[in-house]
Amino acid sequence: MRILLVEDDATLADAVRTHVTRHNHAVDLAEDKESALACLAGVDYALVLLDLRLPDGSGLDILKHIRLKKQMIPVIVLTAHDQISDRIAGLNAGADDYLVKPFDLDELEARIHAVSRRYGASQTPMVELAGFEVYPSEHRIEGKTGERISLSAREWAVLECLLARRNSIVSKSQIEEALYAFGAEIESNTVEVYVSRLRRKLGKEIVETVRGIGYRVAE
Amino acid sequence: MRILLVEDDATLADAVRTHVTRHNHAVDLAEDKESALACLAGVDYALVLLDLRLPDGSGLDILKHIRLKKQMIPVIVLTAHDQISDRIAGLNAGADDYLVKPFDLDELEARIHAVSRRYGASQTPMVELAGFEVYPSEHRIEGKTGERISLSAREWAVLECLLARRNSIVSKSQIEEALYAFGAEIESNTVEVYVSRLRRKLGKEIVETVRGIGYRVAE
DNA sequence: CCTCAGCTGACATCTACCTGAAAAATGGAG
DNA sequence: CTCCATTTTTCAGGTAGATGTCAGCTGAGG
Repeated sequence: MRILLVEDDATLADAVRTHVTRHNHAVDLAEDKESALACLAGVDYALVLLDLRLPDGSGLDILKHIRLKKQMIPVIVLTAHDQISDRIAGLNAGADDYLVKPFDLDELEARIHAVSRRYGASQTPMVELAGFEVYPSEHRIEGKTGERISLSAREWAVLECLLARRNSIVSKSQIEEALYAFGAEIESNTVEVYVSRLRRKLGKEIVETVRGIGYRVAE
Repeated sequence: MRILLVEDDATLADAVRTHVTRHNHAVDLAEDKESALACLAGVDYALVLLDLRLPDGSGLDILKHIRLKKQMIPVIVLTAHDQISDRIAGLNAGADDYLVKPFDLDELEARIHAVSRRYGASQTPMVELAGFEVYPSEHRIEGKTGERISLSAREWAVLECLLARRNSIVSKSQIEEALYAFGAEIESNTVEVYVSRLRRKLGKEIVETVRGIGYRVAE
């Protein structure tokens, strides 16, 4: 399992690296935002350990970048004890978990385990959907004839949310929560708009409307 | 959503209970291992909040018991700040998340939401009704030949109300109360109308009229 | 035969939902 | 930084379906 560690404190980074390496993970170290983004672009990591306080700007940018690209990488945020706002910001921006420094290295390992297991369970190689082939892990969807269909980040998010609860109805508010993790109030018919766009791209029958309740993806 | 809270500290338990109740969850409180196991045996909980440090032995046993029974109940562990080893043990034993005391009650609510959503739609109990298959959790009803029948929100509400008190007679006023939560006076024969609509969609024999008393759903 | 609780078709709203387009925000290139 | 392309959000008009009401009908029970 390949892990990206984003941390500017050399001492801590070293300790984490050796400990995590001992548990059979490969660790790449990035000390600033730039090299972190470079690593993320080039390598397919299974998990990211992210210090939000970096010298060249908030590590929050990195987290946002990952979530914007809709990479399904679990992210664990590392924050100092007094930076509660960071913790909240991290969770809001889509972090999967956080650890408060100084943390116990065994706990770090346990969390890595828990978080990646959480992701692993939901990872499906390919899903068939109304004649389309959906590859969630690669953010790719193809039609019967093999043509690729490109979806924007939000469109993907909605589709994934619907697929996650196949054959049950997903309410608009559930979709909203999936789109805008905590905070970030939305006050328009955004969900409807994205359902509409999905239907335009993938066909009307892809999503069924259950009036007054929500939506359900096709069988 | 029914939650089991396992916590021996009365003050904390009370605070959690009132806060969580306010968010429309039903909360049962167990103060020791014994009563916790008794509750788990008798009731089908949607989530468990578990304090690992109980007077009569580690709450870890409870967690292990749940996982051993292969019950798919999400478990959130509550630990004191200095009990790091508990947290690790909890995560390893299959806890879905943990919170460090003292925790923010809003954060608790957020985590409850996140964890239970991760578990997604719980099991799907199917009810048979006069040749139809009714899936209440999915808002879905199918005929013998597998054809789907679509019901509007109100129609569902009436059907659910009748099914909830199967083999006893449900009065019109009971149905009204179920449809129009408090206030919202109704001035016409709405219930009759919806029974009529149900009959048209599902067949006359689906609901039996008990003149002067109310309705009874078919066997 | 009469009465009255219940049934049901019709209809006038009302509301949820759809969708095209404009406005705002975002990200990347030059 | 500025400009352009794309995505995201908002808005408004239109539509189909859901809802509540009523009036006339039906049939059970006296």
